[in-house]
Amino acid sequence: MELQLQIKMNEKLFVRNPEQTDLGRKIIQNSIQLIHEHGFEAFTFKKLAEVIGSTEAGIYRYFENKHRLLIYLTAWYWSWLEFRVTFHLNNISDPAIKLKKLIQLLAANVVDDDSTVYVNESLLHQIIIAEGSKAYLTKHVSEDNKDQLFKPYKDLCTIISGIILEYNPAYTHPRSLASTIIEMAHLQVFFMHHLPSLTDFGDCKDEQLVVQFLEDLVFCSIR
Amino acid sequence: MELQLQIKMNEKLFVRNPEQTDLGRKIIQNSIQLIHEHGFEAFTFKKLAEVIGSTEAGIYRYFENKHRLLIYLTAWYWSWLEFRVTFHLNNISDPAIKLKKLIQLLAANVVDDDSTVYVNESLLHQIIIAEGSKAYLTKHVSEDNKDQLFKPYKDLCTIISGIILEYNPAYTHPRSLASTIIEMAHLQVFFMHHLPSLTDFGDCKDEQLVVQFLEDLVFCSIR
DNA sequence: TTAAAATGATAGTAATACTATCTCATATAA
DNA sequence: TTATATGAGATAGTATTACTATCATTTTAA
Repeated sequence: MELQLQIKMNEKLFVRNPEQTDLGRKIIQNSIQLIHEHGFEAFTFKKLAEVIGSTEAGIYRYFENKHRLLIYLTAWYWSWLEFRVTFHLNNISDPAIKLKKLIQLLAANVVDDDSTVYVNESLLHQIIIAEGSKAYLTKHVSEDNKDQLFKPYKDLCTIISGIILEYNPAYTHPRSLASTIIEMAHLQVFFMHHLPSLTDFGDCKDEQLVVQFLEDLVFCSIR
Repeated sequence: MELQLQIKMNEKLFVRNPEQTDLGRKIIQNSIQLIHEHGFEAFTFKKLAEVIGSTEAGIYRYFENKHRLLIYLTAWYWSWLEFRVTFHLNNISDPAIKLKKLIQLLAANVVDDDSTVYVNESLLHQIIIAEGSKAYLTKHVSEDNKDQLFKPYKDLCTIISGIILEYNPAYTHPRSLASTIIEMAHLQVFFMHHLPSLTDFGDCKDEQLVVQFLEDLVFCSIR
């Protein structure tokens, strides 16, 4: 059985839908490569155009600017993760097991899953860790938020807070705890690799230690 | 009694020490204003130069580029916060009270304290919330880290993890919990104001609710 | 008072972040 | 079949950004 995963993206994220054309898919595929390679600040549409053998103007037909492209990539990532989460938690009734699997999905290394041809999920995961928060840390968050650009992130947060409440309906901060799990799953991994003294995992640099930390944090808080 | 607070900054943070000259102090003072006003991305040395009636070249004599200036501001902020923390926790022996005061200092609104003439701590606090993580979310974190540019942050983290261990010497993740407290004290405030559905504080937008959330989180984890 | 340090004024460059227009190939729909 | 829309390449151009260099002048510290 061969399945093709298609994620329906908010129209406001792009000028022209990149999933529907060859050039569009090349933009996604290679922007992930390039952002991962150079970092978001040094990434430009010109470099991207050179790599895919097109022109700057060609890229602008798909994305208003590089920040919009970053928001697109993050939105795609969170949608994809929501799909994975619902898939992996399907038929599980114990909310404790759900939470554990969830933390695993958030913090553990991603293996490129082949269900989407032009997205390298493993690289994208690393981009989200290092650049993801730049998508919303701007002066225009609120307008972007009104355009629903962050809906996939918020949806995932809602799902997680739902499971938290399943586990303990009396817990008073399910949403804040959910966003804390999401953010820390990424940030602790980043710190572990680049600023290890901000963590307790400097020595062996294993994502499973972050998972352990988050499990402790979560289950202590909500029991 | 009138005291002037002077923070000794790492020499690598600047080209020429801005605290020692009139122009240097103007750069600090007005960059805080401008970054707060326009956001870090839209902030330029040209705009800054115009505001203080100097030239771009003049600013470059003090800071290599605007990213270095941001690192300087964050380093200054964390040093200042460390001072405040040690000051406020002085003579307190109960680690629980220490932790509570600490969370308060991290998450609560800052009042400009006049002990430094040219730094508006209240604005700076808001900048750190919205832009602070951009200081280390770069491709060159590791080199910057080798130059000790993030030492003030790491020092604060060390202090907090020390208090955590005072409270419970058996706790296994004091550093990660410390960095989680620091990051979340800021991020939950940012979310509360701009992406409220990622928190449980959307309705009344009161920093004290964030304090409450963090206290729960911390004391559950370490008891 | 004199040398050094700090600043201001001016100029210039390479790169970035766009916008506009024109052409051309292909697809498709009347 | 013809008209039309779509996608994409090619080229050009602009304003701004992010610097660097030079030189004259003012301020300051020994």
